[in-house]
Amino acid sequence: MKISTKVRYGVRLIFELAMHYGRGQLRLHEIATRQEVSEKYLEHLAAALKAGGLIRGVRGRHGGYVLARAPSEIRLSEIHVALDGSLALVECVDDPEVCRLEKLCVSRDVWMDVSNAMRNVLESTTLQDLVERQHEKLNAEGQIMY
Amino acid sequence: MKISTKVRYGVRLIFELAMHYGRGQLRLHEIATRQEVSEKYLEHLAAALKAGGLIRGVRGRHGGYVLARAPSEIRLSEIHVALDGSLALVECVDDPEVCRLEKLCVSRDVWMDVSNAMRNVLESTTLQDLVERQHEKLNAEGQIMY
DNA sequence: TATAATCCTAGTGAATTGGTAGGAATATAG
DNA sequence: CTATATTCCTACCAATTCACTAGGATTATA
Repeated sequence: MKISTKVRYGVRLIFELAMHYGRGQLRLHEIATRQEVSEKYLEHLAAALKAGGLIRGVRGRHGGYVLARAPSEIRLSEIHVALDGSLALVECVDDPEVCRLEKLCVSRDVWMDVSNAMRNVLESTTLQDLVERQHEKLNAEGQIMY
Repeated sequence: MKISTKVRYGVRLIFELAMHYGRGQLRLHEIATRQEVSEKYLEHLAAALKAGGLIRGVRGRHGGYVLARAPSEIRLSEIHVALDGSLALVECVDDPEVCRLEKLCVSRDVWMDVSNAMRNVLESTTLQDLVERQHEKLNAEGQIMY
């Protein structure tokens, strides 16, 4: 079980917007260049993030994307859901009805526990947290990336 | 990101062996019937669990499978690894070398946190725990399943 | 009016998943 | 000794998902 590249690149995409927050829109072209991914591919990820209400698109020349809310108001769980659907590791975690043995099933309990552990981490981390961690790392390294 | 059916059925397979622990081997045929899965498919899962040193096969007529250790000595993390490989949600969690940006990468930190949260749950739960939970549930329901 | 961006829909090759199939090896019952 | 019931081993296959490409419509700006 691995995290899809869709989620990985999608997180990096919105993270770039968070780093750029307060300074207007950012074009996919720039992000694509920096991340060494095709712009066309990023369009899909941006579309998903937009559909999830996490970013807003600015059309036309000199357009781009901006966060729909402040970085501190965007949780990683929301990003994950926008890019990859529910956080539940098995269907029956969300919807007990799918399996008639639900009440007796101990594996379901396990997948619940694991899903919740993941959820806890992702819900308690915001883009703001990531931005701060990034600044700390850059300071520690004495390097400039942005 | 969903858990594969390989892992789901594999856990149920070894869980059946745990429920049967101390009473000799159990044939895949029985398990397949009860779980409504093909015996042929279960053979693959059993092979993986065996390769992971978690169960032992007893060949020949009246053969079957038994746990290689007591249920209390088998952690869910081991089962997951045997069936699905590493618990790391991204490669760079196990092996930082795969990405030259490792030191500066904040997403990696996130995937580390999430992977560790999962690992905690899976390492702190043994088959014995599941067996006990199952008995509790059966008592609560007043039903007999095994 | 040309251009540069997002937006929308379709398609596609490769990899992964979720199995089947066939038979060899092994142990037991009779 | 022979038939049978099991695990064991290898190969294959269909369907789905993944990761991306392609082409063009729409929109705003210079």
